[in-house]
Amino acid sequence: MTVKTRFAPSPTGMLHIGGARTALFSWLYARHFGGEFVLRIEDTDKERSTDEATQVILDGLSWLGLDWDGEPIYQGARQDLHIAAVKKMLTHGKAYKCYCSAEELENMREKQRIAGKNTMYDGTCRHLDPNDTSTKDVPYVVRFCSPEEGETWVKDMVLGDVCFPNEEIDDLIILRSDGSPTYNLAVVVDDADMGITHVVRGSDHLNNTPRQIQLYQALDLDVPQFAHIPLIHGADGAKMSKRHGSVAITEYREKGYLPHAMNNYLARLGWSHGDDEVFSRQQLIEFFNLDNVGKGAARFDQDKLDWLNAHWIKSSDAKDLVAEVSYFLALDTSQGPALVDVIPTLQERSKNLIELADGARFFYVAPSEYQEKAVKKNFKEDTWGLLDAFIAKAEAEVWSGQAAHQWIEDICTASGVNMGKLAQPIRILIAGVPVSPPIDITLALLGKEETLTRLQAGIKTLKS
RNA sequence: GUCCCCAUCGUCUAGUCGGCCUAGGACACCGCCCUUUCACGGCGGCAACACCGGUUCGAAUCCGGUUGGGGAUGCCA
Repeated sequence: MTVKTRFAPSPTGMLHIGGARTALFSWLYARHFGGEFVLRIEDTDKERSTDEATQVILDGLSWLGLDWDGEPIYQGARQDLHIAAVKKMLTHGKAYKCYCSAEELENMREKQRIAGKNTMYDGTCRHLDPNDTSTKDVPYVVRFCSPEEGETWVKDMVLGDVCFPNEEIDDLIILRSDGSPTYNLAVVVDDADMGITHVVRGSDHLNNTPRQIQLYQALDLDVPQFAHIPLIHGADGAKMSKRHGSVAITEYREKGYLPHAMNNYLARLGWSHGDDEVFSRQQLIEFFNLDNVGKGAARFDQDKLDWLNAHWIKSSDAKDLVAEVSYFLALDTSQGPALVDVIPTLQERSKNLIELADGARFFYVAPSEYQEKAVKKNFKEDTWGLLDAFIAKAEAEVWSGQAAHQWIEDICTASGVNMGKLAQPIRILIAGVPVSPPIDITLALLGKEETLTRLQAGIKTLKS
């Protein structure tokens, strides 16, 4: 049997970290077995679904490289199928019309709460005579006839076997009074119809599962394998949801994260492969399985994500970073050194692409001001003489980064001071701040002309 | 309230049918080294089996209970 998984988000909120990880696990499972991974947008809640949220789902998954097979499927377009299933159950006596109003239901629940009982539908309409015409003009919903006795077992690939007493499960609504199908019915019909073999989803769906299993059985459909993966909690320990503490996954792209760093981080949140922390995309696909997914919820840890991002930035080919960096740089770089040459000097000192772009900026824009604190610390009485000596050397000799480094060393040695006494002032004058890649590399990239121009302009400014 | 799930360092986790665990790795944190800056890197340190019973020669690993956390309880998905 070929594995077929799906990711079925509802576009009622932004796709966040938790949803992205569910998608990743589902995708990895399918790819690991060479199966299929499909995307199904569950837009049956027309009130809350938005095109914007749908777009974030599509963009987010694309950004992460979680490619889905075929076109995305919109659940709303499959209503006929769902309604047909409801009709079938109705005619087979596996569902019934319920005329209870929202108020009646609320009163019923209130009483149950006070009595300390499980709040569930009491089955008032379950035994009504279907031929009774007195209810003809009253709006109704359709409820599923849930078994009243026995138990329903969920065989979960992550959690193991979980038992639900049937008496705890009430008759759920499968068709709303406006004639639209509800979630539990739609998922079952769609998963079965699409041939989904493994349903990988968040464990917040575990409680729905016994109901869905009953629905599969009532419709005489094959029950898929289930894998409920633990939720991701926010820093406060509570569920991270579209309504609580979540950040749209696309935000991470704007914050300078690499999609693969994101995948690597998300994969390790709940899943492990021995002591390994760093995985390439291929390794993820090769090693991933549901057996090594833990049962406990995990917390989102920004520091570790940052560390992985830094790691993958360091490990990237500079040419693969050019487009992204230039996006964050938002500058015309044609007059300065090639970005592809600048990037390698910054890779090991950037934990995200914004930092990298910020570090590259001075190569293209001369400083308009000099960090006060740095100037105060690095410019002393003898600094001017050292700088003059350096400029004189630069004007007289053949320029190269290596040569410049040598001049600095020679000048400092001759004056009996360490290299920082001259290298730091130069850095501040050309970059505006006391931080840059190694001085020889920086100067080589910046070039003789630009370096001397900035040095002289800076000296003039600081002396006045 | 009721049902369901979970429980190893601050965080992510290793621990696969009990002994090799005086509990390993990673992030973070703290030292030291490297170093012209910022970083990278290297070395070292701090730090956990929630609690109580039981089974066993032996339990982080099995069983029961307690506590704690989470999820669900919708004509949302």
